[in-house]
Amino acid sequence: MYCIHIDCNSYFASCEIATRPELKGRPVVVANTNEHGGGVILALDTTAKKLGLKRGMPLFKVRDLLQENDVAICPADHKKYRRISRQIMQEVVNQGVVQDFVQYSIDEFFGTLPLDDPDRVAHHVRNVKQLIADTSGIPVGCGCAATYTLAKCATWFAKHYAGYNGVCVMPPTKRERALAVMPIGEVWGVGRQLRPRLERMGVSTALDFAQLPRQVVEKTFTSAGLHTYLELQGTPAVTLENRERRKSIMQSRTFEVMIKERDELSRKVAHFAARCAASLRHEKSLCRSVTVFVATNRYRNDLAQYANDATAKLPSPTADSPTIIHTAEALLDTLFRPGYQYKRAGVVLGNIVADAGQQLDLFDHDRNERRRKLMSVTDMLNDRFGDETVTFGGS
DNA sequence: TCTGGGGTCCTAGGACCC
DNA sequence: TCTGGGGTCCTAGGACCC
Repeated sequence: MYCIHIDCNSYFASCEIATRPELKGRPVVVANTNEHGGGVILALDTTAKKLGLKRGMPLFKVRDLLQENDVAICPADHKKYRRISRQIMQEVVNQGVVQDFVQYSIDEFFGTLPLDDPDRVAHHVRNVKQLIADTSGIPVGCGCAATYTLAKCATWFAKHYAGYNGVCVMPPTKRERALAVMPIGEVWGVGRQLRPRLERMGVSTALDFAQLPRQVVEKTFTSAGLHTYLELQGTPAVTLENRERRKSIMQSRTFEVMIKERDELSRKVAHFAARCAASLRHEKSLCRSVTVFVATNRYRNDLAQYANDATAKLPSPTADSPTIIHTAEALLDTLFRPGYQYKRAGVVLGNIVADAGQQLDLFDHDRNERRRKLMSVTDMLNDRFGDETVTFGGS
């Protein structure tokens, strides 16, 4: 059996190119722009990458480069990206070749192929890649190997060596040769902190890590590190989380202009809370906790800094907008300190459970029933006429 | 002038219980 | 007043991911 990993290339940029033919021929970046021209680059197509642009670059730092090269700057359209992602998911499931197909993130998928012959695996995976290209226009890289981590390694090869044409199958016999040329920092689970630690131990490739004595790994790293280590050796140790129901829902923004007034910040927080609540209902979930956080601009050494958060437990699971908005506003009141300039704030809903539809609060049945109907009508109007058609007083 | 917005998991340590 | 060993649950913060 093989694990398969599918990773969309430059996903946000590819979505824009696939849906806007007029962008053909121009370098494309996707950025979360605002009317002041702020924001950072979230995704780039290959030609934009060749210009030296990188993910995370603030637009204002590369303004000239963008203009000189006629780079198309697309505002991020997350709804579109989610829609195309669902479409890819559906097409691959319908095709029926890949088993246990799960969405790992907006642009990555995992699954299994109940085959042992690497050539047959490669044949099927090329078909999957073609199917995705034909139905959504999104180019993908595909990797297959004995474990999920190795499959992700294979995808790295598929993307970094042109000869693979986007599909790399790594049979057990080729595992060591492949890992010997893969930098340790490229391995799934090795981030900014772990990499220097490993390098100090003399580990510079994925193979170096896989060949450490197990006791050393157990003593030095956490369970996550051990899982990565085992998977690199070809022993499955990672199980894929069922991502159908999120465990938390967040809305937050960095403000274009810093906010000093409590009322203005309160309106922002109410708005975040309302959007979180709408997402929650959209997923047929309820939450049992609300968190609010605020922060000043950490890049401004000349200003006083303050960051804080607060969480409230709700008496019973709910997706009721007024309840969530009022709770968030009350939390903000405990957090707000006058005299600071706030640059960022957000709302997080946590302890999320399925909305089984049962009425939990027996004492107030009629009122709650009316509230639920009110929520479903506002959601319906917003679905049909746009996100902000009907909002609640606080927001 | 202008610096993202989401998520997940793990661990340590405190509170509390017997 | 002093003291131990075993357990659970919760939270904060770190690390990682896209």
